[in-house]
Amino acid sequence: MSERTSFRTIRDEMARRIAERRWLPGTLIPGEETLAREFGAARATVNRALQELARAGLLERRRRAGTRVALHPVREARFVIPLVRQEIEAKGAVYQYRLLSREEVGPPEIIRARLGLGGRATLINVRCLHLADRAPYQFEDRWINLDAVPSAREAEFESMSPNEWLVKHAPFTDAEFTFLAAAANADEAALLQLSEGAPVFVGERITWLRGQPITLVRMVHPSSHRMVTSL
Amino acid sequence: MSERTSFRTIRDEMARRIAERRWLPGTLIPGEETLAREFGAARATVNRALQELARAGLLERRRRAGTRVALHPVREARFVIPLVRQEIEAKGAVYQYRLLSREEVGPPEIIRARLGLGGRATLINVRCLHLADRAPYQFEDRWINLDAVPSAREAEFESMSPNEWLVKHAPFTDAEFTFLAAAANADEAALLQLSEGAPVFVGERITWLRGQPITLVRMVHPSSHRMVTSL
DNA sequence: AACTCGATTTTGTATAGACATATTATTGTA
DNA sequence: TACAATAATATGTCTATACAAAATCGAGTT
Repeated sequence: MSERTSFRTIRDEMARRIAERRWLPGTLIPGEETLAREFGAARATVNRALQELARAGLLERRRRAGTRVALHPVREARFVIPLVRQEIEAKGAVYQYRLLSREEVGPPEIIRARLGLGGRATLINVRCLHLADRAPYQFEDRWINLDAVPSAREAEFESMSPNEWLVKHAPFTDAEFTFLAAAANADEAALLQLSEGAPVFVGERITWLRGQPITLVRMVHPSSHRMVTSL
Repeated sequence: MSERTSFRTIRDEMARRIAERRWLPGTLIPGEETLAREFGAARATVNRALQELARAGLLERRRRAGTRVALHPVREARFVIPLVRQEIEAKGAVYQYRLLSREEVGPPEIIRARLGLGGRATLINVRCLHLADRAPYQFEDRWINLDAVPSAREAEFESMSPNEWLVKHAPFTDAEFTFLAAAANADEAALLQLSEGAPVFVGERITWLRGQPITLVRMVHPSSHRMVTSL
């Protein structure tokens, strides 16, 4: 007897009812107790199935009010954010890394503001290039907060990218990702072998360790870059 | 006897241990039984905490082998994909919708291929504009598969955007999202009040209902658009 | 009509115990 | 030694039960 009532079975069956419009958007669906009886499972099992569907945005649940099918399935897409090197190697391409510059500087006002730092903070600015099969893949422009990661002062970033170095040495608790389209400036255009003003796909990330800003990075891709996800 | 041990407490404490490097990347952490004893909780509670951290990419778990701290925290970012109207209204801006064209056509080869359709399929192409505070916000270019959604033949899309109409009338089970940067073509530039070749942020989405393609949409934003998420 | 406050209902979560399943370690065998 | 069968073990999941917490409902009050 393999077929034990799994929360997956229940989840999928309920997802099917929503997809087939047997449960219409906005309507109240039966309570956990009722569903548990219907599926012949414990309430905890049904609860797990319902919670997964709620997390996926298909259902909206509120105590006392019950569970209803989401009117506007505000579904969320999940994107995997890997290391550049892994991303490139996963495509079967040869990864190369080139350090462009590394400076210890008082940061521009704009960077300080975005990181919420005081005037006396010192940062390291690292600019480098990631290549896939010898073609420019990503230009990385990074600021590292030395107050948060003093050991970065000793890192050369000659052969290991700041990306990987930070993963190894500076854990974070919070992060903010931004994606946008922009026009390549002269610098970026030259490095990515594009013409100035060409569209580029930019990802920005700020990471914190319990409130203290660690690093801000701007990752610039040629417009051929695509960020894809399913579900 | 107030503070009952919550899986959140346990999860956060374990996340802290990882962040503080008390549990180093790659190392094996204690088993559920041990942790349960340490935290004074049931194994199921610890299990839930561990599963959440694994789902977040901080831990890797395998039966019999145990749980270890992820070497490369391939974290995933979750982006909320709302309806344009909701997105605009959430900013406190006034939403407006303008239908540009609506044609029932044999689709271009490129669209047919992307949807995996045969030669005899008929699609509706809808082009429309979403405005925020009277400024162009998103240009939507959509293809709807009439074989999958025959009732779309009757929809006028004069006052309700295909976006909302489909949410109401055509459920889906699978979706694929793509984001990229591109240069505005003449058409897009005019509609979004940009100059030709200006960078635009493009989102594409294909949805299916159990294998059958429903719709393909290309959503074009001016480059001021940002897609942001935390965690 | 508006408002307060408690009763009620529904989901949320903890627990102990049991069994399932994947995977590794070990033992036995050719 | 190589390989197959088997045992051991950590995680995965289900159950039944209990209580917690949020939100609504409704009664009673102003």
